[in-house]
Amino acid sequence: MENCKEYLSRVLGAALRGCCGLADAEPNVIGASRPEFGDYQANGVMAAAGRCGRKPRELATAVVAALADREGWIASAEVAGPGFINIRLDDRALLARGNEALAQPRALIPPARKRQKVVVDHSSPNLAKEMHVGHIRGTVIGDCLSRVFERLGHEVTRQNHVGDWGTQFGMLIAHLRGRGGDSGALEAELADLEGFYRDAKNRFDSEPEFAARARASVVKLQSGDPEYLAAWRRFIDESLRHCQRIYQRLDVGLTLADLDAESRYNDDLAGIIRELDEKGLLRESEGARCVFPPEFHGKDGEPLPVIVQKSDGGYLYSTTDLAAVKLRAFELKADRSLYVVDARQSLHFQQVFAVARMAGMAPETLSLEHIAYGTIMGQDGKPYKTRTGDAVKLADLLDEAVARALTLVTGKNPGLEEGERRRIAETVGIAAVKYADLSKNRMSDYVFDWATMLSFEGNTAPYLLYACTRIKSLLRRSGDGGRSGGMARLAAPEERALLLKALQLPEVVDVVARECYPNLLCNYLFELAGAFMRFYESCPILTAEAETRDSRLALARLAEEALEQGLGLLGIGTLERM
RNA sequence: GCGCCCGUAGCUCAACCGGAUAGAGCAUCGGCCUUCUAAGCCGGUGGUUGCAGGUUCAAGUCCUGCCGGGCGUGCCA
Repeated sequence: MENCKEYLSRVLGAALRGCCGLADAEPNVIGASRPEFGDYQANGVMAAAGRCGRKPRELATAVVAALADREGWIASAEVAGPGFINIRLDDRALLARGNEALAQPRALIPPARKRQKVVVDHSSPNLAKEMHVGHIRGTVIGDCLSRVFERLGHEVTRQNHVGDWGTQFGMLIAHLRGRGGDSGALEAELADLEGFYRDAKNRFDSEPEFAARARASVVKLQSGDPEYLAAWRRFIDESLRHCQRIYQRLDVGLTLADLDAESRYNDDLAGIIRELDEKGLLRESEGARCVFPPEFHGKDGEPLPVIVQKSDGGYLYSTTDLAAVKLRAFELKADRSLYVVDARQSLHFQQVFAVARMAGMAPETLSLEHIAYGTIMGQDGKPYKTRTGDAVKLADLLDEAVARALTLVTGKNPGLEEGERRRIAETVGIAAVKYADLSKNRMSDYVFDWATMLSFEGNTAPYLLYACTRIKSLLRRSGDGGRSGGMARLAAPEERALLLKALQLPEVVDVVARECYPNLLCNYLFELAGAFMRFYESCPILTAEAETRDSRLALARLAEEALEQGLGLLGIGTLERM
């Protein structure tokens, strides 16, 4: 089923091309910039008029006259200003589409025309440390995008490219091995990954003898020494348990099956070097083996190398990523490979992508996309730290969010039994934290602030959840759940605005899938919830006479569908009451 | 030095391949609970979109140059 924007683009596009004779003219249909202009507007006529040498308003008039609105969606199309075409949709067409969506809720977001294989690399924590607030971005953005692609019918492979093979593991193993027998105490110690890492790092920096053992441990580990592998495995397992607890609490879809750890590629790295060499791309420079993609330059215009093997023979992040590109290209046969990774690694990915193309490790048909996001900053404009200099642990942030939500729900709704209040607080607190991140443009650097992160008013998850609970309460009280009939009339402007907004969900989802900006979905859902709130405040429902009541209940149900499906794509579940 | 990102209301952020009078939230001021959940709704205050040019019917958006900030820039990831 076409959405409104697609239909208008098609119909207006055909008329425009017919009138101006330009085969590639686009009507450029967008939502109306002001409600008094109508529902949608076409901005493309003026550009087309410029190209074919006609007067914009005259061409716009011709386009309106040539419209072939076969499905009868358009109530009016008017030329305005310098050559805009303002469109108002027909109320009966809107009602018909709304009722269709009610009868078949999945149809609210139709599948994409072309099914693709999409790899979403996200979260990717370093297993040497505990997850901190910085990890929420990639984790939650990647999860949202994965859900969007899945919902559109694409075949999604989530990958969690955890860092489990770097040099710091030698340090940790050396520290771990020094602890010896008492496994109970050790487990307790490992539960505080951050503290364990800090202790190991301190020893590494202050005890030369320890540092030497740490380096030796890396060599032992990477050469496959069983004892060192076992120690490593123990550490990794504990760290992964910690990650999974966070993922479950965040309701993020990543599981152990999605692991695509660095260590997995250990045996492929020599082959990557060989392949680059065979293709004549490898050059030795200052003792390291490098590839020089022509488009990168360093100081003084010197060619900038992508080092793939260190002078001591060790491999690098780039090498591993090349192996990962190959897997995604040739084994997973991906159409799109997304890397939801901090923007600071943007040069790294440009380089990896360039080398992969040069070496034929990524076919032209594979779209490699770095879905970059900004850094989390403190109030002082520098990367966020607590007083002790550590990053805030993600687990602590979530605890705080849930605690604050519990205080609030207890104050608002003391009558609820404690178990339910706790469940509500868990959902509301976690949702607030996720939404605070998802609702910001991912490219912006992000100022971490407890107050912003844990706000429950305004453009926040609780606002959206509250709209849902109001709808659910209505449906509970209505007895028949509003399922008796469909929408029959649009008496108040708030009804029409809500219906139109609800029907626009698929338009937003398409953009999110294309551009990978979850905040666009958040913006939309906030507007949708606002449209419902205004409808709710101005239109009596349960007390209205029968026909109006049923029609409004059906509209409320449609709003709930759109809200719930949209929130679902953000990875936020709804509540019966709060 | 070079490269990437950014600069919008007191604060945090929007603004859909350039579109009509730049929008929200927080804060602040005022109104709305004997009717469907006030985590809400309605209204007010608040802007030379960092500065200066340019491109065109139209610029927060594109181009150039400054100013300010963040990040990156050969053997970490």
